[in-house]
Amino acid sequence: MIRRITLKEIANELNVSISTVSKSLKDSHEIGVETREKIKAFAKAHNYRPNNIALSLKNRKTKTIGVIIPEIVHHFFSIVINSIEKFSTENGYNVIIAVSNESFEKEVLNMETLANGHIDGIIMSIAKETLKKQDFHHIRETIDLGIPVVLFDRVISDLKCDKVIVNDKQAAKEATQTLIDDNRKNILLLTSEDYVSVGNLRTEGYLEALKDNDIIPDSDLIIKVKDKKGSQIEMTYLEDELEKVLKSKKVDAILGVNEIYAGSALKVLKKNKIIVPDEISIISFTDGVISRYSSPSLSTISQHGEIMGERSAKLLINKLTGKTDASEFKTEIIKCSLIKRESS
Amino acid sequence: MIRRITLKEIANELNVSISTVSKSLKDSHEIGVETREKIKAFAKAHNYRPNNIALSLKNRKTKTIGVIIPEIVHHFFSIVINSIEKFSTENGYNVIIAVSNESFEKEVLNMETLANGHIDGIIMSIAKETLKKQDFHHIRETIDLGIPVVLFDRVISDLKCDKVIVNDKQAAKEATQTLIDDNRKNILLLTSEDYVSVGNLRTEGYLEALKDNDIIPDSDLIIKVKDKKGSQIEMTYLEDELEKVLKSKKVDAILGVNEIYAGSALKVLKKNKIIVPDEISIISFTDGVISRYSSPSLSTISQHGEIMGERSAKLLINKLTGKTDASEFKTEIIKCSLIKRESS
DNA sequence: TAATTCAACTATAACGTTGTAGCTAACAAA
DNA sequence: TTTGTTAGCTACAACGTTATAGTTGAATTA
Repeated sequence: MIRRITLKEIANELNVSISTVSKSLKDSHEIGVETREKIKAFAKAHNYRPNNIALSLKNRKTKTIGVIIPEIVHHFFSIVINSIEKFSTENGYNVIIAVSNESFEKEVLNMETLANGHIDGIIMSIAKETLKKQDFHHIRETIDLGIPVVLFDRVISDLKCDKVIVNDKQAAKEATQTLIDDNRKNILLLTSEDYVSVGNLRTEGYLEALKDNDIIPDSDLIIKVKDKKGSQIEMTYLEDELEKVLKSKKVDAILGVNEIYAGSALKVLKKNKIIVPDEISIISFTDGVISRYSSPSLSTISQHGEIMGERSAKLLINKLTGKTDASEFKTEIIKCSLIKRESS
Repeated sequence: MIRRITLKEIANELNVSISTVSKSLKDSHEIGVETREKIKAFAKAHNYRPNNIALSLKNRKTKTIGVIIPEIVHHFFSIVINSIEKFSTENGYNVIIAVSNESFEKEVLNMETLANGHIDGIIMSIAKETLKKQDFHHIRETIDLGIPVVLFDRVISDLKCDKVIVNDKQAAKEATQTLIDDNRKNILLLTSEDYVSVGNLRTEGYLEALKDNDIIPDSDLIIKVKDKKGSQIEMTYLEDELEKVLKSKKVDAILGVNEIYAGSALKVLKKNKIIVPDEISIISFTDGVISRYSSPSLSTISQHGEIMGERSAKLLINKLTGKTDASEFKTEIIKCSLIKRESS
C-alpha cells in the first residue's frame, strides 16, 4: 500500500519549500526552469495527485452534483440519471445519488445530508408524498444556503430555481385527439391521484381533448390508481377496477399516464380476450422497455429522459460555473413525442 | 442567502476560543456547564452544521462510496445500485455513481477520478471491454493505494478484494435440467461472447446439463450474440440468427442468458407463429420488468440484485469501519432462484 | 505561607492546498 | 558607494475542524 505523496513530502525530499513545489507544478515563472523541471519530474515519478478534498476546502467547490430521485429502478428516472451522469462527467463533475423512495421524510433527510456535504448543487424530482404534503421547506432552505437547485419532471412553480418539465398537458391532449381521430370515443384514462402534478396535467389534457370534441367525460372512465407503498397492491387495485369498468361500460381506447399502468391494463385485456388494438387501442406515457417488449407493443409518449437529464445538468452547471446569473431562473419545456407501435 | 456559520464565527460572537466552541458542541466536560449550554444554544439557533469537507480532510474519511457500473438503464444494475444506496445511507455513507458504458477507457477514467476524489472505497462491476482486454491495472493500482474495492457480478479472481457473485453455472445447469425434465432435448442457447465471464459460466452450466443427460451439444444451437455498441444492432443480429436456426433445426426450448435476449426471441417466435410454451418453452436469466409484462410472461432466473447490492455494500463498509481485516478477502456466492411463469 | 491540585479555558499543530507578501543575493545604474 | 531592480525562492495565512498540550487563577492542602 503506497499512500499518495503530498506537496510537503516532495518539498522535504528535494529541500525546497512547499510553495516552490506548488508553484512548480503549476508551471509558474516565479520558479527557475531547472528547479521547476526537477520538481515536475519527481512529482511525476511518484505519481503525485493533488488532494481534492484539500482543494474543495480551499476553493469551496467540490465539483460534485447531488441528485435526489424518487426511485432508481424505474425506466424514466434511470434514463435521466444516466444522462445527468454523462453530461456531468463530460464537464468535470461527479454525481452523488440519493433516493427518496417517494417518501417525504427520506427526501428531507437526503437534502440535509447533501446540503451539508460534498456537493455544489442539486438536481431533483420531488417525491409523491412531498407533493401531497405540499411542504417544501427543505428545498427552500437549501436554496437559501446558496446551493443552486434544479427541479425536473415533478416540479412546483413558486421556488427560486431552474426547472425542466415536459409539456404533459399538451401531449395528453394530442394523444387523446389521436384516439378520437381514430374514431374512438369511449376513452378510459388510467391516471394517478391528483396531487401528483404530472398525472394531474395529463388528466387535464385528456379532459380538454374530450371537450374540444364535444364528448362528455364519464367519471367512471377515469381510474385514479391509489398510491400504495409496494407496487404490487397498486397493480391489483388497477386490475380489479379496470375489469369492473370493462364489464359495465363500453370502452374502445385506453390512455395510461405511465407504462406500468398500460402494461397491467394489457394483461387484463388479454385475460378477458379483448383484442388490442382492434377492440381497444392503447396509448401510454413513458417510453420504456415494457412498451417495446409487450405484445402487442405499446404506442407511447416519450418524455425524452435523456434530454431532461442533460438540460437539468446543463442548467445546474451553468449556475455553478457562473455562466448564468445566480438570481435568474429558467423553466425549460421539453416536447413529448408520440411513438406509434402496435397498440394503436 | 445565509452562509453556514463556522466555529470561528461562533467563537468570535461569544468571545471564547474556537477550541471551547468545538468542545462544547461535543459536550466535553472540560468546558463548564454554563458556557457549554450557552454555546450549544447559540449554535442551534444559528443552525450550525459542521463542515464535512473540513472533517474529511482531517479524518481522511469522506463517508462516501464510489460505484462504477457498466450501465444504469438496465434492470439488474439499477436494482443493485438501489440496494447499495439503501444500505449505504442506512450506515451513514453517500454513494457516487460512475458509468463505464462497457468501455475500458471510461472505466479507467472513472477509477482515476474516484480514487483521487471524495471516496473511501469502490464497488464495481467490470465493463465488457475490460474483460475482453484482460487489463486490470487500474483496479490493482486503486487497491495498492489502500482504497478497498468490492467486485460484484462480473468479477476476476486474482485481485486482492472482496467479491460477490452468483452461482451462474449451477443455475444455468439447473434451468437446463428443468427443460430436459420437461422432455425438451433440443435446447437453443442465447448467450454472449466468451470473454463475458457470466455468459461463459452460464454456457458451461448449459453444456454440463446436456452432458449429464447424454445429449450431444449442437453448435448450431448456440447463438453467441455479437457485442455491438448500440443495442439495436445487437438485437437485429440475434433475431436474424435465431430465425435462421428455427428454419433449419428442431428447437423445443430456449435458454437466454438475459432478459433482453429472451424478449427478442419471443418476438421472433411470435412473428413465426410458434406458440410458447407449447412448441418452444423459454427460460431466461435476469428477472426484470420485460419478463413480467411480456406475454406469455417469461420464466426467469433471478440473480437477486438486492442481495448482491446489500452484500457488496456490507463487505465494503465492514472494511472501511475496520470490522474486517484489511488483508482478508471474502467471496460471497448468492444463489439464483428459478421463477416459473408462463413461458415454461 | 508555600506548594499542590484542579476546573475552565486557550494556543497550537495538523489535515493538503494556494495566493500574497516578504526575503535574499546578485547585478545594474547613478 | 549607495540605491534600485530583479530572479528565485520562502513564509504565512487561510479554508474549518479536532486533539494535544499548554495556561490561568482560585481553592485546597501541608
